[in-house]
Amino acid sequence: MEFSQLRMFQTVAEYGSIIRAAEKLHCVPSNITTRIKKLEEELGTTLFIRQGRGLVISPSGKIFLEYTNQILSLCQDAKQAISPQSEPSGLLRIGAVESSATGRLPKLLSQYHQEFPAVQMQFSTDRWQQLLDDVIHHKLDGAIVAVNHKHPYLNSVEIYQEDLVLIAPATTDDITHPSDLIGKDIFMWPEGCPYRKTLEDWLSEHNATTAITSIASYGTILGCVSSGAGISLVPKGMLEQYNGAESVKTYEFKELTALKNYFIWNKNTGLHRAKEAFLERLKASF
Amino acid sequence: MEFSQLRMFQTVAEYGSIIRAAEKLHCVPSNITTRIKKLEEELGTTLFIRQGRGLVISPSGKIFLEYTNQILSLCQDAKQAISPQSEPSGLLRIGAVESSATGRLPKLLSQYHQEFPAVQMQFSTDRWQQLLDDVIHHKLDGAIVAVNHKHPYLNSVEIYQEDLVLIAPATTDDITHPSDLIGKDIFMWPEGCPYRKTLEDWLSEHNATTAITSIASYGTILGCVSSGAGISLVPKGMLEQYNGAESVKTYEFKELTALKNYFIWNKNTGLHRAKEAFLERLKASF
DNA sequence: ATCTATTGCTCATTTATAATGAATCATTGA
DNA sequence: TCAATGATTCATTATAAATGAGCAATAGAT
Repeated sequence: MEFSQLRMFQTVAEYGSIIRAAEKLHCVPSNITTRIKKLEEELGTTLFIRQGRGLVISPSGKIFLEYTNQILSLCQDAKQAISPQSEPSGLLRIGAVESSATGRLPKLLSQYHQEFPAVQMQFSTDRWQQLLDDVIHHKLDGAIVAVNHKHPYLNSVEIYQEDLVLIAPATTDDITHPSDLIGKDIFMWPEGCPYRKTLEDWLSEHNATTAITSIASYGTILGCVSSGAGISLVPKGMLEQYNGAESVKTYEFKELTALKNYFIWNKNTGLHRAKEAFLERLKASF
Repeated sequence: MEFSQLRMFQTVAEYGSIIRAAEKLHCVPSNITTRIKKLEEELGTTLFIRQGRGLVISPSGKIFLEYTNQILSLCQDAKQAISPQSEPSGLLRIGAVESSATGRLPKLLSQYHQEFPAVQMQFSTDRWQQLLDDVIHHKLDGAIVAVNHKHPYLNSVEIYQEDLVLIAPATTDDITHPSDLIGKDIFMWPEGCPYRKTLEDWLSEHNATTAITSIASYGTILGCVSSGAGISLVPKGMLEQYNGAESVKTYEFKELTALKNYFIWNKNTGLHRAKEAFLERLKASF
């Protein structure tokens, strides 16, 4: 059973004549005769009643025609759905690092969902290493990360700069220099976190080496700092979101601010209308 | 775009591998490669992402896969729907002469509809000549008529005998012989009606020729008789249905009773499950 | 870093299927 | 009864699918 046969069947049923159908389909009548007979043989049913010199659709044919119309119409829809000029649709899987997820992203997501209801969005957070891997292996359609990792399969664009602030308990003496951190407890995300790297680099540049405790949770880090246990470097947006923000002191250092965030996607992915639209809205929102 | 291509696409998408799909489909991988590429070319989209030695479905492919699953599933349904072992479904167009329609038929129709909700029944009444013609030309799937017309395209089975009664106004003198009708006004359906023929034959056998007024409506005929205007010969079931029945006298003559009714259908029609089932129920109901 | 097994792709060839056109058969309407 | 119409059959040609061998790329192991 092939589409061409269904199209022939449909046309013959419509015109009630093989000759007319042949004209319409730009082929010779004998061809249609043969292929419809093959179809009938395969289905084990007679699709048309040959009575006299004419040809009328049979009861089975009538039932089959309903399905045929539906099937051929679905084919049209399928072609339309993936054509470049049609609206974004389908599945869109976006990942982001924790710090990005808490800022302006929620508003963007709901706005996007409203604009493209045909797109089913799946949003998740993870560590940037995992996000990169997932994008490379097409498990995600795109991700927001704070690193500009070069990879032959990855495209990336800068989307915004994340402001970082050093936070300390209100009871701590003012911090004016990296050396002020020596001997203090410092809480950061585990090895690999770009913010941690930024802080580590800043400290080592000023020969202020000190141990860092790893905590893979912004909530816990902020809780530790506000309860007086130690110091951390966190995104400004993250801090604003935290409802214990007034109980910590914040410090901004030129060398510590402005970490760039990127949207990354796999360059081997064919046209992805939903992702393109998302990236557009993402760029526009900053 | 052909079904075989969609099946290949679906299988490759399922296994994420051309080699596995080739095993499943009992063909060689290069064949699948080529035909999927042809499909992609026709659709103007890339269906799979070729990255490394593997193969992952693309965003467009994901959308297209949804449609493909639906289409192939519909094909299964279509084949199933017309297979002989499936339940009757589709359209069933039954015709009947007026006299049959008023009797036990309504109960049968509702019973049938309840038993086979997948069948869309279209019931109509017409004159028997038209019914025959409609069945011959496949405009009806079957009909109930009071004549056993022989025709190379028609099959027929006797389903029941219709009892006929002569009816006259209550004010008329009793009718004991055909000659009693001479000079009376007689109302019958127009030329061609088998009941009229029966009456005409009966009258001419007894040399009681008399004019007959044609009225193509049982309601009107019964109305005329009960209001005292004349005499008629009608099916018993028809009279029972009429709510003015008590205001007419009825007479039964051996020669006038028992007109056979037949179910007819076109013998060139292929297997029609819905019609077969209807005929079965029809036979059983008498 | 190099090797190897795996995987998909290309291409020439074979095979199968579809399309064609002339001839035939059946039927309707003149 | 005959001419016109429409479907079908059949031999032939054209097209498309399937095959199998060789190639290119790459992920994972050594």
